[in-house]
Amino acid sequence: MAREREPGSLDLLILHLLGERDMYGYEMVTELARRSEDVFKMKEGTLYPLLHRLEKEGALSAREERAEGRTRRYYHLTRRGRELLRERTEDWERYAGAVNAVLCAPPA
Amino acid sequence: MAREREPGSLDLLILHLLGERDMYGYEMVTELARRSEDVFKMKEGTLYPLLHRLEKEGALSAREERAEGRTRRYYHLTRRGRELLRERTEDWERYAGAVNAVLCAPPA
DNA sequence: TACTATACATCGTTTTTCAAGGTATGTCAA
DNA sequence: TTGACATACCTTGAAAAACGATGTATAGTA
Repeated sequence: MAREREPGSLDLLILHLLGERDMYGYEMVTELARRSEDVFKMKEGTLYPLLHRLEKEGALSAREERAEGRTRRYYHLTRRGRELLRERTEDWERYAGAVNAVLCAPPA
Repeated sequence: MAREREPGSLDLLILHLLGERDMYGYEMVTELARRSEDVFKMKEGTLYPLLHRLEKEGALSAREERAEGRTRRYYHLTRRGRELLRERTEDWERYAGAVNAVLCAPPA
């Protein structure tokens, strides 16, 4: 139905983080948990395929970097990614608004 | 991750409607569209299996009724359904709150 | 040395939802 | 009366999202 919302509720979260600054996968997981007070405990089996898909779609670019003895894959939001972020944000607002409209609407 | 939200976001809408009064399937589709101003255009391929599942889970009971020359299948929220509605409502609030926390949180 | 945290990844399964199609009745206009 | 449209129910097969499980490897710490 509102096919614009569901298959991207997690995309929105990731895109939003990357809209603030470049991050690597593991960092996103911990940052989402921190901000949501552990409501979002994104699994790696969810995150990495998601990042790869967004990269393939041209929304993200990636670079490898060695830091603190570890190799990290930093993701960066492309111009296209910023557009997608805007869309996903609007989708979310539309969806959340519609749910609340249903929950609060006066019965017909 | 937030496995409590997704696989029941539509359940919440349906349970909520039935929390107000008994309704039949087709009516739910139109009522959701009305309240959400067409954000929710639930497909019958989505709705009916959903209703059947909730009935099998004991959240709904059903009765057939003839009205206006048509046979309608009215659904009613059971006690168990009311519990489920409460849970789903809390899940939604928790989820929506977490999304907004991520979107508004100050960067680490 | 062993455990934990960090950091990446893949694979198979489950679940939700959709698109498409099917059946049947009532209403209304051409 | 014929056709179109709304109402009202249903099923099936396919796609996609997310998860759980699992694997690899390194760094730090007890």
